[in-house]
Amino acid sequence: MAITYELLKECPHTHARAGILHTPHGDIETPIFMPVGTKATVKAVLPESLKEMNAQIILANTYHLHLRPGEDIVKKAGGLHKFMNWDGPILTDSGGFQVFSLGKINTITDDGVEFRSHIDGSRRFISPEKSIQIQNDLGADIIMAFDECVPYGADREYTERSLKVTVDWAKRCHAYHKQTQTQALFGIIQGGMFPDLRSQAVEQTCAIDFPGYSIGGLSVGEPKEIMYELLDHTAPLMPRNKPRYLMGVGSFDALMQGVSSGIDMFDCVMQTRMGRNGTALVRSGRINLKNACYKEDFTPIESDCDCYVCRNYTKAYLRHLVISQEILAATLISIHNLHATLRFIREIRNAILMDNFLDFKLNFEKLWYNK
RNA sequence: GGAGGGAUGCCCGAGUGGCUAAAGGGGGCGGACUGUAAAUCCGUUGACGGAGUCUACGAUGGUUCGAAUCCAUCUCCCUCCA
Repeated sequence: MAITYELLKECPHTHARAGILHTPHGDIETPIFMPVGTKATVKAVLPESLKEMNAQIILANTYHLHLRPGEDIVKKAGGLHKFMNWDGPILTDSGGFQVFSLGKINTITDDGVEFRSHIDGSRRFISPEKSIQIQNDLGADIIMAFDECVPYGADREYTERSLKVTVDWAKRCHAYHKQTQTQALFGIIQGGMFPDLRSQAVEQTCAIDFPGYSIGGLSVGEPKEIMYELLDHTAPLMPRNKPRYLMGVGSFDALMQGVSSGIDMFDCVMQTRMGRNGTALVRSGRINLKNACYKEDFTPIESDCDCYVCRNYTKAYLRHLVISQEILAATLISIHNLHATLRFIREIRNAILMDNFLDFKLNFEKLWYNK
């Protein structure tokens, strides 16, 4: 098996747990946050910086790399790790999210999805088998089943039908992929906003023997309370001896809630997108560095943060870079945001290991919600 | 000395009788961002608490029911010819 999960500790009061994910490119301490590098680059951030902030695994995207440069090029380069100069673990998303995010230019059939390339408008067909083939060529450590991420607001009938398709696709992905020493295929649990469909999804998806499972289709526009309820309903139903991955979620409060529900892995674009848009994440929320109040603020984003940015730059300088539209602003704020998130999840992990998770959580919530 | 062109809100700039508190940029201020079609998108930007009133298009005076827009004079700026 390419991936094995080692459970180290479970919180006696919540579903939180700490463990280690062994991969061909190294061990990952879970719970973990995974920076997103859609097009084989974590936008604006050097791999060296990712190493310094102790990023343990990063993401890339099947759909985007298939369109450009093409998986054949990546394969020729010697695989994704070599191509992008990242020797740690990599996870590729299957393109399932693009079925959702590019929904206006897609047509879904039972067999797969016809995409209109957002780059040149050409027709591209991705089936479960095609997605796996692309991901095999890309060569990430963890690859994902091809699914449909159901849009928020989808009714029961649509969600039910979509779930059937996603489960069917999961079986096809599983059949097509040879679980090798170097690549593990994860299944994805859908089911929209319906708890009983989520239960069904867990049952049907986990009946297929994947080395890990993820929850997809959350944080697609629903109120947070609904997401948290579904999360707390779904995650504990998933196999205890395998990693659980919540896709696309990464705000501090959501990480806390996710871990509490028993999630081990998270990814999110928010850290780098906000970094590019001038917003810095801090423990109690976020600050918009464009705001005039930082004009003469010669202190770091967070005084107790040990990231490269907080050690060397002030808010006044970062504000100046953002306002001047200097490219370094994107780099520096992204670095801080990723670092802050990784630090946060590391502290969560330590708290679990020290039998202190519940207190840690309560303290965090006091800070986060009482503003 | 002569001939012509121009002065618009924080800046640039459109507008040449009523639909103009005045297009469009920029700048300022604020907001959003969650498996990335995003270095993106949205709002706001004369004053007074509103549908309302007032103050505004270099200055002053005039024509008109009505003027940023027409006329006169003045002030300043630019171009060309001497």
